[in-house]
Amino acid sequence: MNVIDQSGILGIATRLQRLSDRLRKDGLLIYKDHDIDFEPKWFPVIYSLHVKPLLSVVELAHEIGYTHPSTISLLKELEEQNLIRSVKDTADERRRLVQLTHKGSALIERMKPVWEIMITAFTALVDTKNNLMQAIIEVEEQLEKQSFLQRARATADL
Amino acid sequence: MNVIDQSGILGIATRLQRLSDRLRKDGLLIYKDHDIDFEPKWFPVIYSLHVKPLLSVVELAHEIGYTHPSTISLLKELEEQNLIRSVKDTADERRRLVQLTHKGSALIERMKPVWEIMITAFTALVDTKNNLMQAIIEVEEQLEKQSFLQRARATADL
DNA sequence: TAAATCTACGTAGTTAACTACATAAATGCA
DNA sequence: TGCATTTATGTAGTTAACTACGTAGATTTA
Repeated sequence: MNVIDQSGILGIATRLQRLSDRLRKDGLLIYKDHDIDFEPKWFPVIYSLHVKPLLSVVELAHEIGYTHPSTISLLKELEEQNLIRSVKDTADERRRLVQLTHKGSALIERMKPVWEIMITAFTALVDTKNNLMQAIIEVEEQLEKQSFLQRARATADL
Repeated sequence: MNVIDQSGILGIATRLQRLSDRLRKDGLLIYKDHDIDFEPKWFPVIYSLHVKPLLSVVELAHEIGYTHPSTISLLKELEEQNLIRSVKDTADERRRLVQLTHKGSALIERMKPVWEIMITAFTALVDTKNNLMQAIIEVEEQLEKQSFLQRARATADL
């Protein structure tokens, strides 16, 4: 695992994916330590609904930064867990409005101190010379200015 | 897409995955610009075999930093493209040794100048205040010292 | 040297995201 | 007001990685 890292174009995503897998697995265990049955991937949805109690599917998708089909499948799982429920928007029949159940709200209260712990641990983890979150944001900004393709074409034209 | 970013524990992987998807898609087009039919995900395998011409499946997997099943599926595709071929190791019948075909080697020569272009473009892209590659390496180092789980437990015990 | 263990490879099935497409309701406009 | 367009949701299928498990050959050890 050395040859590629030097040229480095690929493999970042795989590494980040693994990193995230590890964090998710540990996240699950941290919840377990506190007798909570909760999958880390549900966090964005649950947290969004905690802050904004009534959202449509697409609003929620936008809020958590996923596509709507991904969001729908998360919602399906959360509905099975009785953590959320949904109702038709009477003003716009296409829209399905999602909200926390009582069980969902109660769970959040139990999770809050655990979130504090996770945030502390996570912050320490990424608090290195080059900040991972910042780095991603910066690269996204760079890409917005000019895509990889455009950059390559510009380079080729030199 | 704001609520979550602040607490930020999750979502990094998704963002990196998308980033990588974009790079891969653009990568494909950059090759196309130069009349080359090559999928960016094949790069690690091909490049490794360019540098180390004869490798077993597991050696190769280790070289590119993937699991061996992932590697096998890449090899299957590359074999279909006639870019690589494999032979049994006569000394150890379990091992399958992989190498570039003539077509594979020839393609590499055509790709080399394109790689130069990509490396230049990519380097510019990630050359921001917080270096993405470095950030990932640093977090991996942090995790090696102490896992997320251990950190959370230590935090909880305070 | 036979049995137990280890190693290499392969297959099957899972996961968590995605894109593409379909349908129904709402909106805009001629 | 009726048709065209847009928007919201849902479904199906894809992708690129993974883990778990099985088998066959090689190695170690009692």
